[in-house]
Amino acid sequence: MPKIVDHHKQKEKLAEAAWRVILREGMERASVRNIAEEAGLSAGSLRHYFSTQSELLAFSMEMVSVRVKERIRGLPFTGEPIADAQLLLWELLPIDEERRAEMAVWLAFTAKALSDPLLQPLKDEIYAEMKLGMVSVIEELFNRYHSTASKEERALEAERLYALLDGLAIHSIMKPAEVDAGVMKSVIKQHINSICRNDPAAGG
Amino acid sequence: MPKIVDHHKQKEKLAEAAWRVILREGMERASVRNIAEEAGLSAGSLRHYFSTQSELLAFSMEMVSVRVKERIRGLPFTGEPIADAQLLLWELLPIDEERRAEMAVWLAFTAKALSDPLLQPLKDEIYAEMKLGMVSVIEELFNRYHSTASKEERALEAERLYALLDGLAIHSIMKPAEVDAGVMKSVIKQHINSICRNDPAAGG
DNA sequence: TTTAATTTAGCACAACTGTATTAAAACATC
DNA sequence: GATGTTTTAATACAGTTGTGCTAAATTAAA
Repeated sequence: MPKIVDHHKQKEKLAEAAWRVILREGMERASVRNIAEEAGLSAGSLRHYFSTQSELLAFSMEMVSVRVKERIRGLPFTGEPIADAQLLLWELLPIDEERRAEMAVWLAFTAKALSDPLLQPLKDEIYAEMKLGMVSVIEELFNRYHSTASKEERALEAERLYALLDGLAIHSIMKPAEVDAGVMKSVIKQHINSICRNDPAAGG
Repeated sequence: MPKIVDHHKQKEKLAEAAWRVILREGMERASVRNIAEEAGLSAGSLRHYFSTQSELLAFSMEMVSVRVKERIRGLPFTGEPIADAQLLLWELLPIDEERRAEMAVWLAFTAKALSDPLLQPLKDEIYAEMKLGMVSVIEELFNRYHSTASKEERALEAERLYALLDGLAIHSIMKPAEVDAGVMKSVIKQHINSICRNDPAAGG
């Protein structure tokens, strides 16, 4: 009896429209009407899928993280700590236009999450997941190249790596010409190299 | 003849009110009316000092950078590279409540600058100044502890240090409990130590 | 074709936005 | 105290915001 429309597909379409608006005009222009128009729908239709603006934005933010996680799951990890670390870290940096856009949108969401209670849980969740990822990267590297390191030193190194990663990403968003893919990759290589300095074969 | 009101003092008062609103309710609530009310003025009076909202925000953003620069100028530098580096880097991190608030406001401005043309020049200017600061820190450290490093390596190290600094600051704003002053200081020490690893006396 | 469920469009509403204009209030000089 | 300039306050306006509600369009099943 009903008109069949893939509910979830429509929500994804709206979330992607939200990304484009945020990317092009900033978060303050991400109104219900603007996003609906970007998606080619009326504001009334949008409201049929998301009853509030916050719901839409939360879904849109979550979709970014889901996409990134899917890509990470598909990475061809080898088991070699340094190669795997580079593979993961590069995936988390804005090294091409698609990832640049993604990261810019993510940044806008994160900034909004600082004052929007509805976005905070997801922000915290992602922070925790990222931190876990960094911890496991450091564990892999240290177990192979720096096994004498203490537990505290490893925790510190994980936070250092995570901060470096986010700092690089933000700088690349702010100054794409100065901090391009080459610079970011070099810095990451340098960092991994300096962590694994006990092994002369490390880095490259 | 005229009522004498310190024009500049009033502008500073409004800029500080803007900080408080942004900190408490986020950038999207930083309307002319809200800021005026926070400062205890009417919106009409505010407009007498800033004819547009962008002007007010730009001034408010600039005031953050001026304050930070003033504090840096007043730092008791000693001439010893490691001590001076720590002194400068800690000053640029949100290590206490005042600096935390300042950094949160700065972050909000930076995020807005990505889509607001009026704020971009200042954002770029500060980025360049910070980068220069990082370059000079690295130069000092390398000239003393790692003088064999190439020009390229030094440039890379400057970007690495800057990214680490901003990443730490953002993480501390996002998760104050996890990334507190102690963690930030330890990470910075660890980083300086790893840069100056040629000298056994380095770090501490 | 009729029926019924679902999606869509459009308008209404109150609140808020930036900006402009205008009149009142405040006060240093004469 | 009167004068004249600056600061302040208040209002107006057009546009946008989020959200609620209603009616029309669409379409699978009977």
